[in-house]
Amino acid sequence: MQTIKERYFTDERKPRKSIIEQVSIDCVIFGFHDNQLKILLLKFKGVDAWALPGGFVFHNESIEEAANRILEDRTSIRDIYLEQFYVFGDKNRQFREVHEELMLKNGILAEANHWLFQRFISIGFYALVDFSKVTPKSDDLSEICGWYDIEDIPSLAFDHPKILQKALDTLRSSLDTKLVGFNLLPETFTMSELQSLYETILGKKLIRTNFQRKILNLEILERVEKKYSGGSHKAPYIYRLDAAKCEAFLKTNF
Amino acid sequence: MQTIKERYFTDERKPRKSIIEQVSIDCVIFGFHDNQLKILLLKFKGVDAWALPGGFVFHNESIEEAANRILEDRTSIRDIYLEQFYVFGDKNRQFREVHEELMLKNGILAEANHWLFQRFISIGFYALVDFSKVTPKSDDLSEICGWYDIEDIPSLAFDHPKILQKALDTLRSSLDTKLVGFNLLPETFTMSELQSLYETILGKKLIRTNFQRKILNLEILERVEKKYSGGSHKAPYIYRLDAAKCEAFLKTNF
DNA sequence: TGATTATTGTACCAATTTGATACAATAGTC
DNA sequence: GACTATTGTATCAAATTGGTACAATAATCA
Repeated sequence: MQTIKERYFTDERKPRKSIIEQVSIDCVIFGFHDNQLKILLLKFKGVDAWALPGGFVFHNESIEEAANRILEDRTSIRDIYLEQFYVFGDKNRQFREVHEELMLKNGILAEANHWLFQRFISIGFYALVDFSKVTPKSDDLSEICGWYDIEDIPSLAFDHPKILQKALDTLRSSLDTKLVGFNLLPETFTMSELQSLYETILGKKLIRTNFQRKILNLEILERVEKKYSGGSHKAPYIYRLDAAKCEAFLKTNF
Repeated sequence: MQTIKERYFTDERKPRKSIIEQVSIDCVIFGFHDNQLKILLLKFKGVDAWALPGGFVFHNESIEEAANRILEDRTSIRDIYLEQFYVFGDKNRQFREVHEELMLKNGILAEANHWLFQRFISIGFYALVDFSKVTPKSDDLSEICGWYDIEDIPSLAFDHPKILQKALDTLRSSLDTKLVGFNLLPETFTMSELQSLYETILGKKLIRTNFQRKILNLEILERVEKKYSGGSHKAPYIYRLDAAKCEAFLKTNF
């Protein structure tokens, strides 16, 4: 198989025929661990810059297929539902310097008009994954592919800070309407884990008892068993999303 | 100035250097008149097909600038706020037959691999305008540029029915959160005009008294005077959006 | 001129939802 | 067995929403 490096940096004036020019896709992948919201970032080889997993669209694939393929190419994460959230189309959206440095560090001397130096329109996709279910792997362009705490993000290249911010805004506003938060948790979870997730995403404290009432009233959860934490207090119930009820809920409410 | 026909149909295998390949923009423009929600459509010359005003992005403009320029090029409507709502990126999103017929009727014999026959990714933008404030004019490709009742749309070319539907969904869901409905009305309006607008967009009846209470409680309206309709009943008040209050509302609530 | 009619503005009550507090029931520790 | 921290649920007040009632017009018409 062709490496990412071969695919993107090959010193041609045009991208490979199979790629749509001047359109890119960037993926914001959210995870949740240790009561912290995380995002998945790649660190470029030899350069002190991190970036969202991104890539380009082939002629023979939809943008949704492209987003999935790109995510797998670059992080080896596959089969997750990605949703588009915004298009970043500033006229000066080009990143010659970063790409030049990056190619140099990868042993490639770019022509002055390499196709990667063009202005790009980037379609942002985001996804929420169960942190414990995926094991991201870096590709041949990157030396790290890992989770970073949303409160403590390393310096991002390109306009990726802006893309991340917009993804966060989208996540916040679709938390209630799309039951999107549950995707960040393991299959089973306690109510306080769920609450802590909501609090982290919304960036504010919620009143425990009211949160519990609200969630239980949605009637989408199934109570499984008790969880003995070892702590000196009452054991919480463990819950699981009831797929059928959940589907019914989404159907009737939206 | 270059006509749209020259710009798009000129028989070259590549689009003019100034255009980004395989990316288009389509605009869904909503208006409100006679208690009906309308959208702005173009009818192609000599072909029984209507379409949303659309076009392509120049290298030296942002997609927002492009959307505005395209709208003005094709309908002569200018200076309105367009917002992106979705990207249509199916892999088979290409429309050879329609384009061929269209070009034929415009006296152009297209090469087999004309650039317009490629697969396109289209970015959807939408806007709401005060029906009375704009006078759409058709361009050189179209013989009609006019308003069509949302309940009675002529046969749309391409995948424009899908784009329209998605725009409608977006409009519905952002009606309350963004006070977006007021853009469809003249500067001053009565409460029943506003209610009828909401009812049309949401596709359901609302209870008059509760609607009135809800809107007045937003505290974004200013009561101007009375409107004597000539009808044999109490005259309604005329309202106007209070820009300052409105801004304050949006700031504190979202 | 006064009854009639349609529509509008507002008050009001009941039902529901939300905010906030209280408290009983644990599962441990000491 | 007292003590502690946490969880599940009940409860009450406050705010919001659904729905009805009614008074106040601005005409028309007898």
